[in-house]
Parts: sequence; C-alpha cells; structure tokens
Amino acid sequence: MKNSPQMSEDEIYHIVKKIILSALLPPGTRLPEARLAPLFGVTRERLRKVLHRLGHEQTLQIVPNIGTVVPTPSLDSARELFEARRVLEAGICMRLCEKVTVVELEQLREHLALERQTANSGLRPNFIITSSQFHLLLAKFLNNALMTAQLELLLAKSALFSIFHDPKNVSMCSCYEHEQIVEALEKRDIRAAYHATVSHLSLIETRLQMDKRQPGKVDVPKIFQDFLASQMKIERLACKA
Amino acid sequence: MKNSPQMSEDEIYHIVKKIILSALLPPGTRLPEARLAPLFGVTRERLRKVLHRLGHEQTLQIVPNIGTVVPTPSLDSARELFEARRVLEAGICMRLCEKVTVVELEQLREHLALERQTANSGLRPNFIITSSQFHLLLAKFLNNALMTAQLELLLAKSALFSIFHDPKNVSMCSCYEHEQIVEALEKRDIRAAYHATVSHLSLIETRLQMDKRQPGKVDVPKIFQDFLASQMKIERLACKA
DNA sequence: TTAATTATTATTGTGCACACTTTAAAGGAG
DNA sequence: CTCCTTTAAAGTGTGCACAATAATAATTAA
Repeated sequence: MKNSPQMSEDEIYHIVKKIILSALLPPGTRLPEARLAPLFGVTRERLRKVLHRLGHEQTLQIVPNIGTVVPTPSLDSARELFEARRVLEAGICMRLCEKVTVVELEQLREHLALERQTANSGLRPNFIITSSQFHLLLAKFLNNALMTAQLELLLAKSALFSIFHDPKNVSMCSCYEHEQIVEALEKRDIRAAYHATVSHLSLIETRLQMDKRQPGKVDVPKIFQDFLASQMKIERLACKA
Repeated sequence: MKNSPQMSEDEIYHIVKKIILSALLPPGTRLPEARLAPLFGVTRERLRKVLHRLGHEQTLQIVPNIGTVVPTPSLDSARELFEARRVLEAGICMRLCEKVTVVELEQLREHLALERQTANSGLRPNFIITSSQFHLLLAKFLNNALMTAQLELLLAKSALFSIFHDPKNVSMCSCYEHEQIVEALEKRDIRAAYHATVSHLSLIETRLQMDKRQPGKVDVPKIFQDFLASQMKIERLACKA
C-alpha cells in the first residue's frame, strides 16, 4: 500500500519537524531521502529541499556526503539555549501582564488541564509537544508573528534536549510551574511573572542530565509511515466532528 | 571578463545578504539566478539554493514562478519587528549591565567613534550596516551564539526598513542614542540601560516614514559585479596589511 | 575464529534538459 | 497615437541521470 497523497512542501515540513521534535528518532539517525520521499507522495528532490530547510534552522543537522541526521545537542548549547529563552520569555511574560485578557487566561487554564491529562497518560512524545505549546500559547497572545516564530525555533531546540531526559520528572514538575506562571498573570503581578518564568526555565535546565542513550538503530521509514497513519486517523476524527 | 572564483555557498550567502541589507537594490527587484550565478563562478542550481535559504529566513521574498525578490516590508510588520527587538535587546542590555568588562566598554567607545565617522562620510549603505553592528556587538558580549543569531535576523529585517527611510535623520540621532546606552552600561545602571534601549528602538520606529520609492529598475548583475569588485579590493588591502 | 581487505550496494550531490509561467516586444485595429 | 492582441524571449520549477562518497556484505589471510 503506497501512501501518496501528494502533500505540499509546507505540510511535509511540519510533519517531519513534528516527528523529530517528538523524539521518535534517536539522535544520530540518518534520514534517507529516497526512501522517505514516496511516503509523502513526492520525489526525492522535493523532500530534500524540506530536509535542508530544517537543517538550516538547526532542527536537523546537515553533514556533507551523509545528508541530514537527527542532531545530538551538546551541554554548551543547552546553556545558550536556556539563557536565550529566559531573556525572550521573561520579556514576553512581562508584557503579557499588561495586556492579557480574561478569555486568554481561561484558555491557559484549559491548557493546564490538558497538560495534566497528557502527563498522566504517560505518553512522552505527546507530552513534550503539549508542554512546549504552553509557552507558545503565551507568545501568541502578544499577537506578534515574528516573536512567535523566534520562540518556536527555541522551543524546537529545547524539545531536542528533552529527548535525553528522564520523562517522568519533567511531567510532574512542569505542570505545577506552569500553573504558577498563570497565577502570576491572573494577578497581573509583573515581578511574580518574571520570577516564575525565569525559575521555571532554570529548573528545566538543571534537570537536564545527559543520558547519552545509544543511537539504537530504528526502521526510519516504518516510523514515518506509522506516524503518517496516526495523523490520518486524527484528521478523520476531526472531519467527523 | 568573467569573474569565476568558485565561491563556497556560505560565502555567496553572506555576500548576497550584504548586498540586500546595504539597500543597494530597490524593493521589488527580482534576482535572476541564471544571470547572477556566473558572477560567483557557480551554476544556477547552486545560487538558487542560497537564494531560497535567504528566502526562508525572510531576507528575501519567494514568489512562486517569479523567484526571489527584494522584499517590501509593511508597516504592520515594522510594529512587530520593533516590539520583538525591544523585548530581546532590553533583556540583553540588562544582563550586560552585570557582566560587561572594561575592555568591552572600550570596544563600544571605539565603535561609537566609527559610527560618527561613517555618518559624516554620508555613505548610507555603510552607515546602515555600521549602525546595526553596534546592536550586534552588545549581543556578542553575552557569548551566546544562539541569541546573537536571533538578533542578527531581526537586524537584517530592520535594515530592510531603513531602505525606505530618510538617511540623514537616522545618522544624526542614533549616534547620540547609542552613546546613552553605553553610558548606562558604564554606570552599570540597569534601569537606565533598559530605558535607553527601549526608547532608542521606539524612536527608530517612529522615525520610519514609508517613502514608497518607486521600484526604479536597476541593472542587477552590474550592481552585483561592482560590489564583488569592491569586495575584492578590500580583501587585497587586508592581505597587504 | 577474527581481523583486515575487497567488492557490492545504498545514498548523497549536482549538472542538465525540458516544461511551464511570466514578461517584454511586435503587430494590428480603432 | 493608444490600446489590445499575438508572438517571442527570458526565467523559474522540477524530474532525471550520473558521478562521487559512504555503508554494508563478502572474502581472504592470519
């Protein structure tokens, strides 16, 4: 059964990105373009373009004559990453204190509920994404596409780090920490919001313990195919509703 | 005389970027890949890759069946851009208050002198770049490659706006405003540094007056060639020294 | 049996050609 | 002379083929 729905480049881009950031592939895994392309119903050249785009924005690593591989982030870059996130997200949170609406606060509460639910379900890939989206949601309320895009890049890199991390710890802690941020926003307390954000990010950073799991070979095309199948199932459900 | 020094993709990337950000080409100008490629001594496909990379990071605009064109930024995106810069650069400046060294402060002073000199010389392309580099210099002192890269993207977009702007006003004002930032850093006064940065950026923003100069057709290959020639002259001087 | 070496297969990188689209130019009617 | 239509030129987008490189399997020697 060949899966050839002739996807657009943007669609492919988002799907591949999601697969990488869901930690479905161990770091160091190569992405063979000729094998993966037919799964999206496109030629090799087309997928290649998408892969290299992800490479340029550091979600993938481009290695000459090897192609694109899932990156293995270093400890140094973690330091830089979280420092950048502290600067950007603290700023976002402070601005948000002034202009966040009650409707948006309600949305945040709903998202917190979703996070708890996902955490309890124990599915790590889902949780990594849900957890990131809390931060993204905050940025979106500022109505600034550019800033949202910049944060999205940082979140993508953060997700790559989470791959190395013990899942259970993150799940429990961050839900509570996110709640503290929302509470500060509800009180419109700039100082509290600043500290909640900065300390939350610092906590994530210190929790990082480089496990260095082995590259453990996997059947990449199979993982892609499974993911696409599950995506299609979700889409069908959405259509029904 | 064909100019074919077989440049690397990274070299080409930086040169094209510099040409765009120097406001050498009016907004809306198309970049014909087949014509430009031989100037760098590469094939069309190779240049194409670089052009699209610049397109993905918004330094160029990709239009289907038209190719890459010099973007014409909108007023809305200016608002977003400077809001993002305020958040990021204010954060950078505040952190810098704590850890900037005397050597670095000296470097900043030197750069201010260079800015004044460039402003007086009246060469707008040079000034746009020199002025941006002040902001970049601040970021570099934080020793965070990621944050530097993020700011670099924002500065690139800002430079695109400067193309629409009356050059003389910028020149005079920003030098003084940059000086205020340096003074705040010298006193290690976080509050002053924050305000100097935020108000400087807001001033730049309000000064923007969309001139809407006509696309005014230009000989793109000629401009590229001239730029490359001048670059080579600079390189030769550097070799002698 | 294991290590080293060679042969084979798989995969990336890139130039080329051709189809398709847009732009510029030429020609003709009002 | 101007505007519209038609024709030619220029330019983009993309599949394909082949060369170069890396990974894997097979083979041989110690």
